[in-house]
This record gives sequence, structure tokens and C-alpha cells, in this order.
Amino acid sequence: MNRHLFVSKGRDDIPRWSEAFPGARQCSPQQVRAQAGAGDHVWIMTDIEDWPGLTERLVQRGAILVALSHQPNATQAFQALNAGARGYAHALSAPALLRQVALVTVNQGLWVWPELLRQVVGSTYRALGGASQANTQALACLTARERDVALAVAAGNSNKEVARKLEITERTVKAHLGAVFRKLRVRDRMQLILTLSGQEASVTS
Amino acid sequence: MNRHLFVSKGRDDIPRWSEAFPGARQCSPQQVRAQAGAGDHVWIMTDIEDWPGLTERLVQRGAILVALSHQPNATQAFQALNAGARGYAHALSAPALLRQVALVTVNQGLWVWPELLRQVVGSTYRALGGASQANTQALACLTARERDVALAVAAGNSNKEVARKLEITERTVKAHLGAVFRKLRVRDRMQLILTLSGQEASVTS
DNA sequence: TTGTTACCTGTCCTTCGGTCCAATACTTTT
DNA sequence: AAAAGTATTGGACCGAAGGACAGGTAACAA
Repeated sequence: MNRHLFVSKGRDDIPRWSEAFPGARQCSPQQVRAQAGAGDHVWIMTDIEDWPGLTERLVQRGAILVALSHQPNATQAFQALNAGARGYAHALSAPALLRQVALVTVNQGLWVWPELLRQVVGSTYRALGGASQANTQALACLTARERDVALAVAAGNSNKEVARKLEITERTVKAHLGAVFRKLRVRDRMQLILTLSGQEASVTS
Repeated sequence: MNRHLFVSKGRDDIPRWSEAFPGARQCSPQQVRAQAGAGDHVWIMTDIEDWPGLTERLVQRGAILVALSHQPNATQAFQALNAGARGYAHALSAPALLRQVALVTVNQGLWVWPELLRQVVGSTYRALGGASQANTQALACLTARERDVALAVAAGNSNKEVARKLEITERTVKAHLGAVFRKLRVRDRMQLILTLSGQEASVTS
């Protein structure tokens, strides 16, 4: 594969794109939706109808997505990354830069428009202060080991994963977990996570 | 320049590093502080005294920093990126992977340990308030019916209960749920509930 | 010593969860 | 009219989850 597909409405930016990648083709959203597959490099403009959705879909198919914007901004950058895009750059980037972006993204890297990168990472780091005020109330009546298991399970791990992490048998995880269920009076891991996150399970039966 | 310098306390991981980069040298924090300059590729272990500070300083000098950890986690990843590192990977990554990281970072790309990438991007997106709540963002790409099922499941209901509530077959619940998993790129209902409640699954394997 | 508790493991079994292979019908888009 | 998306169901399959039952060690208190 390894084709380069440019998804845009108009065709104004095509020259520098095709200069960057001689074999590149311009496509409509419908065309990429139909054609793009694993290994393809898809460059998508953010002025396209539902570009995050399309991005997400193509990423699922194994394509490498790079979002391009005429006015790069932080929110859109994260929308792109959140949708699975591996790059976010200015639409009028120089061919050399585009090739650099391709090189990075094809190697599992992320490429974010430099001016945005610094700004975004900085503000985010500050914003992410305290988050883990887990329910100490519920955890109080558990033994140390049960707490370990409960927290690991509540983080979304499977029994097998918990077992690996705590270096015990999957069977032991089940044993502890059973005790946790009894003590906290929940019926399964779903209820456990709801309890520990302070929410309430709304189960009718 | 373009030297490769590894900063670590011990020397246990040196073999695979020097296998990845034949000319690589292992340094103490004091040595890199004195020697490293523009264009150098510096790989720093996160068990080093004040590694964020050292990272920051070397980045200012124009070096390319990659942080390496034995237990990659989101907070540390942020610390690294915030300090100006361009990469964050597992300390025991295979030589081929290390070379890939080098290729990406030298081209202005970011390289984040894959398991963490989604987590980091997701939490960042929310922290920025790009979408006030993660769940609305996630639910947007679902159909009405899929939303019904996803919410019922996230409330802690079993498939059977959801089926009763929505007056459909358990089989249909599974079908919708499968679609939800695909679209939200989660592997099971545990991850789903974590996603919808705005938390992040910290699953390592 | 005995009793209790935490912790760890095993086997057997049932149910649940998730995915694969379909299929039918309805609506919307092209 | 043709194509695509959505909603619904079926069956088969397999692994995960959880309970029942039955052990084992180690620490600590009565």
C-alpha cells in the first residue's frame, strides 16, 4: 500500500502536496471511505464534514491519518489526536515539512504543529492536578491485598492482568475479588467500579 | 553531533542500547550536563535524581531528549513532555523500537509509549475542556440505539438486564455493544464505563 | 495449644461476555 | 434503482468471570 491520499473539498493546496509526494492523489471523503485501507497515508483537511468521524474510521482500518488545518489551534489538534490521527499540521506546510511529517507518523510517532505543542503540553500539565481521590470509605474495610486487587480491577484490568501485576495466580485474584464483592456488597466488577468511583449503579433487577 | 548518550544510574540496560546505536555512550547525569549539546540524542532514565530538571536544561541547549521508564505511566509521560522531552518509552524496548524512536524524534516528532498514548491524549483532551465532558464526546459518534445500550451497560447493567429494559433480545444487545466497542475503541464493558465516566483505564498489557 | 485471620492455590462447574458467521427489513443517500 | 447505514435476530464458539468446595502456610491472640 503506502499510498498518499489527500482528502479535501477544494483543490487549492494540491500543488505543494503532490510536490511533496509525487504519487499522491486527491480524494473526496466518499472516495477515501471506500478506498483507504491499512498502510495508506491519509491527509485530511479539517474543513471537511465530520472529519473526526472519518478519521476514526480510517484509523480503525489501519490507515495513518494526519489532519491538516488552515488555522491550527489546540482544540482541533486534540480532536484530531483523540480521533486517532497521528499528526496535525498546517495545511500550507512546505513539501519538505510534509515529508518529515510522513516519516514521523509512519514510524508510530506523533507530529503536532510546533507552536501548538509547547502551549498545549504546558497548560495540560498544570490542569492535571489531583484526580485520584478514590473512595477511601469503601476501601477501608478491605485488607491490603484485597485493596490492591480491587483497585487494579477498577482500573479496567482483567483478572489475568491483575494476576500478572501482583504476581499471583488468577485464581487468587478471583478469591480476593470474591471477598471484595461480599464486603462491599456488590455483585460483579462493574458494580465495583461504580462504587469506587463514587457513582451509583442504577440497576433495576 | 548526533551522538547518542544514555543517562542512567546502573548499567543493566546498556547492552540493548548499544545494540541499537553502536556508537552510543553511557553517561552519568554530571557528564551529560557538561557534555551534551545541540543535536545530541539524550536518553534519560526516569529513576535519576531530578530527571525533569536535567531534561529541561538539555532541551534548552538543543538536545533531543527521550525519557525511558521501567514502569511507563501517564503522569510521568506528562512530566517528560512538559520538560521538553520528545519521547517517552519503556526502558527495555527492543533495539529496533529504539531506532524507530530516534528516527521519529530527530524529525521533530513525538514518540510516546503506545499503551500510554491513548490515555495521555484522552485525558489531555478533557483537561483542556475541548469537550466539557468526555462522555458526550464519546457518545456523539454512536447511533441512538447504540447510545441507549452503552449508557445502560455503563450504569452497571448486565446484557440480560439491558435487553429487558430496552425490550430487545440479549443477542441484539451484544450486537450493539460490539459496535460501541469498535467505535469507542475499547475492548470490553469495563473500559467502556471508564471511558464514559471520564476516567482512564490504566491497563498495561 | 487452639482459634482466628490474612493470604495463596487448586479443581470443577455454570453463567456471562464478546466475536464470528450469517440473515431480514427498513430508511437514507447517491 | 442501487448502495449504504441502521436495527434486529439467530447460532455457534470460546474465553472470562464468578461461585462452590477443598485445601495449604504464616502470623497473632486468647
